Amino acid sequence: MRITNSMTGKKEEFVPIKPNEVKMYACGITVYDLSHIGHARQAIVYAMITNYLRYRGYKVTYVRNYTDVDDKIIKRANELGKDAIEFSKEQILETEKDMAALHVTDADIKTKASEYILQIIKFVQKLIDKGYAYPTEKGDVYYIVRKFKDYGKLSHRNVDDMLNGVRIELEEGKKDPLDFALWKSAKPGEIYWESPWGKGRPGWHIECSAMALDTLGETIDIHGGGRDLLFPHHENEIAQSESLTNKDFAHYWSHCGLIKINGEKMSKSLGNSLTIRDALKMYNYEVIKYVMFSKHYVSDIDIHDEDFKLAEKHMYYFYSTIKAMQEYIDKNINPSNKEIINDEIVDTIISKFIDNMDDDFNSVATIANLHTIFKYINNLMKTSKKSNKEVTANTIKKMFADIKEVYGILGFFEQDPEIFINEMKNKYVSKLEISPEIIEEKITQRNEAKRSKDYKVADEIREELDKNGIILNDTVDGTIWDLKELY
RNA sequence: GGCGCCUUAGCCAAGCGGUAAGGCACGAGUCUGCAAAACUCUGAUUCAUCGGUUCGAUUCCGAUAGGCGCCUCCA
Repeated sequence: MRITNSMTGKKEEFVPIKPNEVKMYACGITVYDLSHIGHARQAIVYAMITNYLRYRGYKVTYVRNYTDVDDKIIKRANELGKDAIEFSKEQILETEKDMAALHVTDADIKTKASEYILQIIKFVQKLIDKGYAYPTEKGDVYYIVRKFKDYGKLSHRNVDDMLNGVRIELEEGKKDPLDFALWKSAKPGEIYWESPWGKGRPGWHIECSAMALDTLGETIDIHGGGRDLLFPHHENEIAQSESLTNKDFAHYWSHCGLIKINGEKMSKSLGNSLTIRDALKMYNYEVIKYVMFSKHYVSDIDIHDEDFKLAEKHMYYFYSTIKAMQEYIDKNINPSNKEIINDEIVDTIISKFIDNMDDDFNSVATIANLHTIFKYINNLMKTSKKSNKEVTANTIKKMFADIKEVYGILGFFEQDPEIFINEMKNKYVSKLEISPEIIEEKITQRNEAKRSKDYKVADEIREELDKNGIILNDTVDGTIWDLKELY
């Protein structure tokens, strides 16, 4: 199995510390507001990686944190006249709701910075004792970046270059502009904890180092997060952790690409940040996952409205096919007949999935194969003659079991096809000027016209519906209507 | 100023040393009263450009052009 390691910038063979065990830490969310789809992507990606590693037989311990003490949180809480911790508790609950609605695999251990204050204080104290940090008179504690020889090894920059062209205002008591805060003294009205350096709260970077150390130990296998955290957050985590333990903090640094919306970086000021909640109001959770997995997780992804639309069409196609498969199986299955078709596509659903996913979790290639598989199945159902329908039904049954087994890792096909299809139809039909009742009525009229061979009237009715966004499908079982938008 | 990334058909997007997956759009066809859906067929002598390494490069190295990110909080 191979995985991209940001430390080297290359795909590397994945070798866990202990055979068959994986310790993974992924930086979670600072909960000062509703979570957006960038957070969703990161959660979806590391959930997928967890699912896949487990499928491949690894015992995975997956840790995610919530940063619930932070400047932004304090600011928002003050604006709302709330206690900072109360506020972040509420926000965490909201985020958990969103993640549950997205059906992402939960982390095994979810930590909160506010519950790790003691460990953090101990960590900071040890760094001071080892000469890697110093407290100021004001009660802040800074990490001495220049003391850590390997500083910059993750983000590939050297300490002297960092000062170039950067204007960093020197905080009171800070000895070197490069130094970063491990502990911040409390300003009046801010939440605080007692510490050897006075009242204060932890800096952002130290939280993750302390929580990872406590939950997973000194060296972890995979450390993940959004690419925007690579510098300075992860660089600083490395410095803190490795200067404390003298061991590698993580063997593989994994960074998930960032999301842009319609060509623009998501940001509050542009007002284009799409919350998970809003996305879910518009699109089914599997549609959202499909969008995320249609591009490799390492790359940035620029999501346009059309991408959601397209993903929706694909999911609709998959679920429609699944529904057809189930009907076909119900009609033609014969339990005493075990014969199935053996060929490349039927036999390699699982092995191809594994080949693709072993290569740095290439979800895009697995989706390409999924299209090939579904096309094959549709073709099979269409072309199978009376004599081999049993064999076809057995084959489809086997294929569907394989599809469910592996594509479930990406979170696909968890829903009942009937329900999925109806939800999708209802969503679009409610946007139209025409109601299902009227549509049915028109269909009845058209069928009457068809019966009397009055094709002119029949075609007029169909065209009228077409203008209203409804397409008709004359099948052997009668006329079915569907939404133009979904094709 | 420093560091790093990207450039594959009209569009989206895999592949990353052995001769270009998949999807959308387009076009043709099977089916159909006509359609739709589904399916079939069709598209890059070529992977920004120019050099180099190699028996062989989209894949490795160098240069050039264009685009982007980070160096401040950020998934």
